Amino acid sequence: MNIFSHFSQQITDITDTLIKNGTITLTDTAKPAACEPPRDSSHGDISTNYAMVMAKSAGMSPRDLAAHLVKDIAHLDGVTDVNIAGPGFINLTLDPAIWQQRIDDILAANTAWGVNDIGKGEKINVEYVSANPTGPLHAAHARGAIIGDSLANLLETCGYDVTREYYINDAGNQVDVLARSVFTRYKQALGDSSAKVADGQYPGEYLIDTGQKLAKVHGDELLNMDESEWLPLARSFAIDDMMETIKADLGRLNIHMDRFSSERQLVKNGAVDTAIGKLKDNGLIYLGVLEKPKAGNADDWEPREQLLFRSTDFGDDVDRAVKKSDDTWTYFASDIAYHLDKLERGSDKLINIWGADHGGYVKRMKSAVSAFTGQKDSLNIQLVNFVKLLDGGKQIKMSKRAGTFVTLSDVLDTVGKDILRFIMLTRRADQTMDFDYAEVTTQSRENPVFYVQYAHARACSVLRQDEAVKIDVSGANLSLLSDPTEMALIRLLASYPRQVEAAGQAFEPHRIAFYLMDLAAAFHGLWNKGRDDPSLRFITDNTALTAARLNLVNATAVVIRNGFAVLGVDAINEM
RNA sequence: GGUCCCGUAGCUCAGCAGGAUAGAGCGUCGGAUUCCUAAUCCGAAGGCCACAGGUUCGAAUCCUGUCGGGACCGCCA
Repeated sequence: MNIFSHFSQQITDITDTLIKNGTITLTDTAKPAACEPPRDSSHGDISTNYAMVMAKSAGMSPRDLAAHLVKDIAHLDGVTDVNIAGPGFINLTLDPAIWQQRIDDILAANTAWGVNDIGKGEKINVEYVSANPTGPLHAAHARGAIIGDSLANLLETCGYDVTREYYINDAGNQVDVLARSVFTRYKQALGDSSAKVADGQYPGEYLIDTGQKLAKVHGDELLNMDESEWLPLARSFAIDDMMETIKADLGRLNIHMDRFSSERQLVKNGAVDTAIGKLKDNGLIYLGVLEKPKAGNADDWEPREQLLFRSTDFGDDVDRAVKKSDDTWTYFASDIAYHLDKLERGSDKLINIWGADHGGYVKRMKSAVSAFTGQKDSLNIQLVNFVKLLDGGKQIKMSKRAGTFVTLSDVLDTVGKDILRFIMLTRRADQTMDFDYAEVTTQSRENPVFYVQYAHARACSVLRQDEAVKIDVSGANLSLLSDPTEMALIRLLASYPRQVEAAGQAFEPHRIAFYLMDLAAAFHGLWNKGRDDPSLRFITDNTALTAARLNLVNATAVVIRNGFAVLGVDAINEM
């Protein structure tokens, strides 16, 4: 049971009744009210703003209105006290048993504690990573990958039917460059020492391996072909090889996509023609001339009539080109087709995780999706800001040209999946972030991953004790958990479903990471109180009390594991 | 020139579908170790929530403008 939504429902019922019997008359639909934990625990267990929210349309002062509500709220099951405070807050104090019983709920639900159904089975497509198949994933990809994957986990927990998807940009010029670069390495592999990586080709050494594989599979037969023949061969070989590497790296991050969509496939299927045709049928495609961009680096700009999408109809700043001068589709055009494809495969909602450097594309993409769905918010784009890599406060310089970029695989070798995943979620997505190797691998309070892991390991350590293992904890008398520090921990545990719901609604998995840090702090706090005051230790010579406390410890471990699961982090039982 | 993001304690950041006295960690200062993991905990000090207006019972949160930092702005992907 989610205590907050439970009482929210009860109070809503009360207001409905008061409206029905004429005690309250609303002239207007009131804004949604909330039941929340009060900021100050001395105000009680639940604080609600029902009266303040309804006051205006009821034509009453908040406090007068509250007085009506309070009469009925006082009779609700589990409510021991209710009062009106400040400008019109209604504060409820609950029977401690209401909280204590949640421990049974948590243990019974186990991995399902926190699961809700706000998604109502709606189909939602989360597209993330989608790195170009021209090289291995590098460190900069990690954050978007992790945020996307954790968001997908979170939405599943919230009852959405989630598709995890990767869009492969395997059309266009860059994969031809990849093909030529691999061809050079292929010639080298066959002993042609005169073959040199040309200007503009990808110099990365990772392609040496791909060239050798190509030589192994095809021998020297590509050498006798025209470029028009060998290029497609080398291209698809290289793309497949890169995608294998990328999938392997994602696997190390515990990311498993449901689907990889190929841009080339879409173009080949004529999906782009179809999609643009649809827009054209709606009068949204026309021949026009764009103004010169004002960026300053467009010296070679020439006004030219071209095929444009009327994205300004949907809030974009200018209309956008869908065809290039060589008569092929622009990237945007195939992206339009791709998003239509996602919609046609049955997704009600689309989420894209993009790097902050793609911010300028948000409006046009949303415009295109709106053009298809007729709705404004079918596409949600989460921009993920940059990560600065440091080691002991010193920035690690990365340059693609110099070949000194840090691969995702390198980072995983250094810090491991769990640290990387958790740390990437300790900041809001739109904030830039420093990722310091030295800092994230220290085992101290400053390192949040360690701190939460330690709380879990400590809990496990208690449950492992001989005295603990011996005790039958089923049916323990939870009312014995009455110390304020214990109650504070229980309240946190009980509020986990509410946290998941809020995070899911906001599409913000980082909230779970912050919640876990709070939870760990509450647990460590209780633990240390037991150091000072032996009567508060989990294992005591009172069997009934110990049984109750062991359930509390176990529930804490369950919630940490569930939170970790959303973040894709494995809990550690012993450190 | 335009669009988007950011500006909260000395530092790093939460909080933002408006709610009561604005929170946490680090750092500083002062404490706790015969005890289930002290890799931890407790306490103190520290704030014109960038600035100025507006919206209302109420604004860090919403709106407008200003200043400061960042990203982006072509048929690249």
